[in-house]
Amino acid sequence: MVAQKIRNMEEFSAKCGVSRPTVSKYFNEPSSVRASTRQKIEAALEQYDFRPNLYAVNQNRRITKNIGIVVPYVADPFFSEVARKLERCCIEAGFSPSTFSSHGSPDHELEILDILRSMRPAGVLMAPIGRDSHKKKLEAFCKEIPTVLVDSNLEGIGATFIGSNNFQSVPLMVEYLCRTGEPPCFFEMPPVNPNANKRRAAYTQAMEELGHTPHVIRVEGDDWEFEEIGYNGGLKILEKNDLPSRTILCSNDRLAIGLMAAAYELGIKVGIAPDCTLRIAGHDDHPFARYTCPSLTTISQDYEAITERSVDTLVNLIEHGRNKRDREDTLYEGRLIMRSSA
Amino acid sequence: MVAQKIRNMEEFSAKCGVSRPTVSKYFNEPSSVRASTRQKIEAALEQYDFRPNLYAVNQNRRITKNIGIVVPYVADPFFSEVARKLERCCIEAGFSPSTFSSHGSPDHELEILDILRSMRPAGVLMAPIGRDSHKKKLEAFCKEIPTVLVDSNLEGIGATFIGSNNFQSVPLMVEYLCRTGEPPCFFEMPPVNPNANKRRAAYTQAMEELGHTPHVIRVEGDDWEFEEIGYNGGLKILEKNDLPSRTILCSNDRLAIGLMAAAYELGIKVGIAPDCTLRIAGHDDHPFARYTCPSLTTISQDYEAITERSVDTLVNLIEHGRNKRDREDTLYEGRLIMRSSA
DNA sequence: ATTAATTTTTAACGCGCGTAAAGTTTATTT
DNA sequence: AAATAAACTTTACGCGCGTTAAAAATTAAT
Repeated sequence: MVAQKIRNMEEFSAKCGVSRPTVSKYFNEPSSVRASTRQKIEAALEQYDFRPNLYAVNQNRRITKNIGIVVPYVADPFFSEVARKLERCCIEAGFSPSTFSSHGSPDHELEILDILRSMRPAGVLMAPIGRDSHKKKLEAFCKEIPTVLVDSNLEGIGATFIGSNNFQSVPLMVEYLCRTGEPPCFFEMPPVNPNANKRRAAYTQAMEELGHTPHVIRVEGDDWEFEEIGYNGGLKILEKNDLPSRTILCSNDRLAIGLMAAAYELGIKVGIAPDCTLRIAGHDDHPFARYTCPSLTTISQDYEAITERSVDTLVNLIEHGRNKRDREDTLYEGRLIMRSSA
Repeated sequence: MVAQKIRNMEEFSAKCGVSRPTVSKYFNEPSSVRASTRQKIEAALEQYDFRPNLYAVNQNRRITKNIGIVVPYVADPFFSEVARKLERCCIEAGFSPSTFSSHGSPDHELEILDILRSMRPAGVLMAPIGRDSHKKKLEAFCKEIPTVLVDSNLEGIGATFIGSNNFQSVPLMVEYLCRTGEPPCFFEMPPVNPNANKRRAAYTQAMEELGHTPHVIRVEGDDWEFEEIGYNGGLKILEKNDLPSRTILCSNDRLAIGLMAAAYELGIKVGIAPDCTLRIAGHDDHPFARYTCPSLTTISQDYEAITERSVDTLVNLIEHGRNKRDREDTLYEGRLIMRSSA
């Protein structure tokens, strides 16, 4: 690597012995230039490390190579994992991802849309907050920029939706819990997104099909501190001691983690061991679900498949345009992860 | 809001009844134009929502308003919290943060530096991976772009370092543990960054000053799956049952969470209750430490202070240039969080 | 060797905005 | 009211690159 700094593509192309437009073509798509000139350029690249000015490139390209990634709350390990995997897929597909977290606030979600607009991304992967999202503005955004919804579906918004099938995963869990003990009640908080609603509905349906009466317990809370909500709500319902069932299926793992903490504090032993008086199950296979005490029985979402498929779909959309007719949503099935809490 | 689309600042300035250079000045610093013209512009802004083209702006400004944020592993809730707070501070200070995660890989950390370079940021807030970071390249980067190191210090690299004082926090915990029971042994994994080394050293020193013999237990593992490392290592050492102490101070909370899971699985009761045979303490006050079973006694780092101070320092550096002489690192003190695990 | 097809070069324009210089208007001071 | 300062307008250039069209060079095919 030579010390001399290259200021711009003009200078660099001189070092290559190739004209600037050709070098420009190369950076757009290396395979679009003849092998011999590609070699010249790459040889120079070894010597002078030059990178085209990001801003100049993006200003002039019709569409950029940027992909926006929006998750509702990056401090939630589920979403930080999702974001991480999405990023990786984007890079592999030759795009530059930029990740944003709505921090659980619909207003912030809107602000992110504005930031995204100013980035003129080729496409957006969006896990919307859900419940409180400003639907109309979101819809307008999706019409402007190719957007794939991930994890949480908003009917009719975005080009497609890719997530998991709550109507498969929840019954799977309900059946398991019924087969191995008392039929579960359902522990939830005010739903933050459609998944929460679907899970409750799927629970109710599954219970009825098995000939049991569904019981839904809802506790208060309206932010993204799910553990806290599960804990405080858990303390209340466990202290009253009039649970409809000693098996509790939680709407998600974080809620379950809070509930388990409450049970522990009240001296209630959780698990499937003989001396336990409460079974708790979750949903999502949160990265820490393996390390709760007891380890959490839950449903594992197929992260890998969801994220890969999302990026694939978006890239297709970007490169071949949208097929208006087929907003065929993809739903992946969850796997039952049997551990020791239920 | 009027339907008509504004294409560029020229068009927009016409709508304002103000010249383009003045509008440009306004977007740079609203207070730099007369109140009356500011009103004109803002009135037009209400009607036509126009935003200057991001790429054109950044291409032409001497320095951008971007700040790069780099954390070693965003799926680690500690760092996702840190990233979140850093972002917020940057925005409040009028900058545009972009967050990157090294995903625990030094090579990826280097790639991020390249991406950052091409963004020409005004400054960078960096929590380096530590142990395996390519120090020389990092150093070169810091000389190019004003960089403040956060959380994990690399001697002599960056403009300043801001983090917590392990030599205050660890002794605080050691003293507490000694006062309330058996002196602790120290549970660690191969150190991923200087903090880990400092914590061990601080532990040893504190124990000796109190007249006790320090015992360090190191378990294997070299990635960022700390819970798994704590769990697997924990199973091994707990099964052998020749612990130097029934009180274990862990190098960090995630390790402690893994260790607690191992103890639970082996039927070892953890906590300060009379029937418990093992005490476990952590360090960092991980967002979930409150919800472990039992809840985790730990050291709380002053996130808020660290992040605010980091951004303040960087903004100062950006606006007033660097004072070469005073690389005066800032260390915040940790607070002892007494819960029920130790 | 001639022709056709492909690739590269040359030359030039435009993207949207920052910025600077010179001249003009507006506000402030005495 | 005149003098001065401050803010604004006009004009113009440049940033670094994408992109295009026409001309030139290279390669492949006949």
